[in-house]
This record gives sequence, structure tokens and C-alpha cells, in this order.
Amino acid sequence: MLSPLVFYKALADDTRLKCLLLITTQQELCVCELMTALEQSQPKISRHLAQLRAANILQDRRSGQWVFYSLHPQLPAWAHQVLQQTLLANQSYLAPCQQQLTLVSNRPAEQGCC
Amino acid sequence: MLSPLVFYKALADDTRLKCLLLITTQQELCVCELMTALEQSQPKISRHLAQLRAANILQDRRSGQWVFYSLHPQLPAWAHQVLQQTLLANQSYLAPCQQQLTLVSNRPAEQGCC
DNA sequence: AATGAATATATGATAAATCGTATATTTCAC
DNA sequence: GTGAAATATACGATTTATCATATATTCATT
Repeated sequence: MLSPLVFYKALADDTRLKCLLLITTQQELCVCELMTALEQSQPKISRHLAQLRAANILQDRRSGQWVFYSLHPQLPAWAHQVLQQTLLANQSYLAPCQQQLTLVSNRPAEQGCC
Repeated sequence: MLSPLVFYKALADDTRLKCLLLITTQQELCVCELMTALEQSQPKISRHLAQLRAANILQDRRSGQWVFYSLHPQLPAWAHQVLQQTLLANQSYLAPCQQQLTLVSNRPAEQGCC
């Protein structure tokens, strides 16, 4: 069960909020894609993603050398809606990151859940 | 302009989150009502409300010896929806506070905005 | 104007979060 | 198996947030 306090603490950091919003738009992103999008160091991105995973907000899947992060399948609907609304209403907050975003080549196909 | 980061930092504290959600349900509440609802000290409540006011998330109006806090009239629609959704989907988080909540007698009527 | 109730703020102490750097782990290519 | 790329984690150091306590302010009552 995701408490609202834990959820909002997760959103209360620039790096984590941008990672989450980018992942919300892109379905899934790997660490190096988020590094270039946010222009932040690898340990910094990785540490924040680990926090989001520990809170069951993100899940990860390894694919070769890459680890792709996506919204956790059991993320409550209200939390998902909060992310969507934040995204739609704050385009300019995310725009610089989206411009910097470049997907890795050889991206492996996402596995369906069933 | 309320940035999403500032907004979520404001929600990332138990006292502030509960105050905000209670105010969302009750239209407006004064400091002493929030003190009894949350069972927290006066300076603690007051300090957190001051933060929320400084971020333009709450507005205050003095009425005699009381100061009533309500959602800021220019709070963006997306932020308002986030609060509403959080409220509806997390009843059990707020329930204990709502049970403790007792409104001050002699509550003066809220002034309409026009 | 003096008192008491409600609220706000200042101050120093404590706790929590974040960060950079260094290092470990995993996987792929050769 | 060696080396390089991608990712994770450990460790101190630094910054940021929170808190309790004390004090100031504001207003109503007398």
C-alpha cells in the first residue's frame, strides 16, 4: 500500500520528479537515457531510481547491459492520475528534458505482461 | 506560477499534507482547529501553514482573534485536482484527523468573493 | 490599559536528505 | 578471460528541513 506521504516525498525532488514524468510519457527508460535527458551524473540518477523502486513506484527490468525503469504495475490509480495531470499541466517544466532525451539504439522490445 | 516541484515539496510532510487535505474538505480552517485535529503544537502548525502561504498554496484571512486558512484562489486547477484525488483515494490516511476535528464555536461566516 | 486567547516568528539544536567521489557488479564484444 | 560499457552501492561531507522552546504580536474583553 502506497501512502500519500511516501508518494509525495518521492515527487519532492527535481531529479526524481523529472525521471518519473519522463517515464510516464515514454513507458520505460533506462538509466543512461535519463542521464542525458536530465544532464546529471550516473550515480545520481541511479540512486534516485533506486529510491523510487524501493517505494514501489517504479519497477525495473534488465535487458542486456541496460536496466529499464517503468511505472510499477501496482501503482495505485490515483497516483497514476496525479502523474498524468502533472504532466499535462506542466509541459514547460519537462520540455528541456524532453529535448535532451535521446533513446538508446538497439532498444529491445518491451515484453507484454501476459 | 506554482511549479510542480514547489507544490510536491509542500505535500512532502505529514503535517502539511494533512492540513492541506483537511482544508480541502472543510473550505477553511483556523490554526486552533488544525491543532486539535492533528494533535500538534501551535508553533508547529503555524510554521507549516506559513510555508504553505509563502508558496501561494494557501491564503489566510483574519477574523477577530482567529486566522482562517483556505486554498489560495489562484491555486492551479491541476493542483486542486491532485488534492481532490488524494483525498478521495486515501480516506484512511485522513480519517483519524477528521475524527479529532472540532470546529470553533462562533465561526464567522465566510465572505463570498464577489 | 491590563489581561488572556489566538497566532506568528526567532533561535539554536537535531535529524534527514542530498551529493560527489570512489568502487563494485554485471554484461557484451573480442 | 580481458576490457569496456552500463549500472549499483558505499562512504563522508554538506546542505536542507524540522523541531522544541521561548518570545513577540494582535485582538477582544473588561
